[in-house]
Amino acid sequence: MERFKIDELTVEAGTTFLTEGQGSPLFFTALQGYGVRHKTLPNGRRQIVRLVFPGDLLGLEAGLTGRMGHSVEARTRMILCVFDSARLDVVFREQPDRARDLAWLATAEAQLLGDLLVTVGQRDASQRIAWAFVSIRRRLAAIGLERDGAVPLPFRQQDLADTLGLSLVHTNKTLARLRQAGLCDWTEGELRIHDLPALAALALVPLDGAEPRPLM
Amino acid sequence: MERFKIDELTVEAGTTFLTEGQGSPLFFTALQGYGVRHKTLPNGRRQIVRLVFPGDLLGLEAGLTGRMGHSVEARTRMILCVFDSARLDVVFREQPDRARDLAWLATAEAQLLGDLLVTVGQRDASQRIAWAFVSIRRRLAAIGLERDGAVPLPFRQQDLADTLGLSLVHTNKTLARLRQAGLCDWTEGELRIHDLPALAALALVPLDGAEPRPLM
DNA sequence: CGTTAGATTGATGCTCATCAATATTAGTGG
DNA sequence: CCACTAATATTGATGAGCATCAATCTAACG
Repeated sequence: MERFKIDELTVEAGTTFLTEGQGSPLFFTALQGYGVRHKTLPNGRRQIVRLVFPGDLLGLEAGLTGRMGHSVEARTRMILCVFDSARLDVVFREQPDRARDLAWLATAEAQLLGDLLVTVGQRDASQRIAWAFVSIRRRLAAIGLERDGAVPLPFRQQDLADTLGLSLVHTNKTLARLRQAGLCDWTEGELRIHDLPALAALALVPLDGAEPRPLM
Repeated sequence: MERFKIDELTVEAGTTFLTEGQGSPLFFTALQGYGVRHKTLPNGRRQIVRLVFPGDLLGLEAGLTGRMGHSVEARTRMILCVFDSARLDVVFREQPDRARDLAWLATAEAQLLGDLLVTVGQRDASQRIAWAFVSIRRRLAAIGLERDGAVPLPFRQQDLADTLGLSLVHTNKTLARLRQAGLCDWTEGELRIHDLPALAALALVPLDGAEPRPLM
């Protein structure tokens, strides 16, 4: 992929660098920093579709389908690796393995969205948050961002609420209950899970080591 | 794609022919009939991830990632076109355009899942049902299944409830309200929309002709 | 030290889940 | 041809979970 890299780009926290409904001549990889991918309804309600962590590929769908299904907004300063959407054709013609990786990525993406959909549709508030924390910890641990049992999580409570289809207030109260129960503690941009088995059980996810689902 | 077709297969209503967590040496196109794609939680709660209509591609992810993220179950008798997952490699190596189509498909799939996620996360019960009906009518109309302003919809209310993250009872009562309001009528496996603009407005979707989203 | 963004907490009530019963329809076997 | 059963749809009653409103609190910052 490196030979297709055009540039490196730094965006500040708060910047929306891909917009729902629009196309984009570029797509990106997040090298550093955190962000959110979200969709907004005409009434202003917002659904976060995925938290963006270092390593995530962003905007591929604009290259493939011509327009973004969601916006992408930086939550911290982010460093992006920039690619040229127009050169996707070359990849498909000349690099079948890479092409297949892209298809794999798109498919994995759909699976992960499905997981979130199950959560929002079928789990109650504390299960949703427990599920989110277990998933987040696993993702971040997989890219080596776990230190002393804590992972960075520089988002606002509102972001978690918008991810899980909960109100800010109820999210806050549920977080407090999980904290008081000694299960986990998300403060100052860091997530600490004190009792992973209990949290996983609450979230109704098998905790086994065999990861059946692609991580990225 | 036709040169990769292995066989044609008929499955009866109620048959699960792809299973969550398992791989599959085959993938399919639905030629006729209706089904659901769903994920199940350990506590038995079920989330339908997508209604299956004629023309839908099924099980591609098993070919690409090695395992299904959801199960697929027939709701009516279905006729399936059968393909060989192992030959996907050949497609990627020898048919870049087809390969790109597959990647496009996987991406479109993710966008559609995102739309459903927004609905489940951010819309209330009547908005969810209105949104579902508008989306369903558009999909089925696009494949020529609209007759006299009605489209076939041979599912149970429980299926719609599981799609939208609602209880069966509440779904039933909300359907009754929409019917009494003269907006739409879903009975005997047929969906009739009497007031599309009103339904679309309720669902918070722009009704314009310009379809910005892939339909399949 | 005023201002602002985010976190926290309490009060209120609506939406929706759950429980329970009945209705309807189709299919089955006596 | 008529119970009998099973599956789905319908309707009412109850209450819990969560949204919403409204303050207050904290910390960072100019």
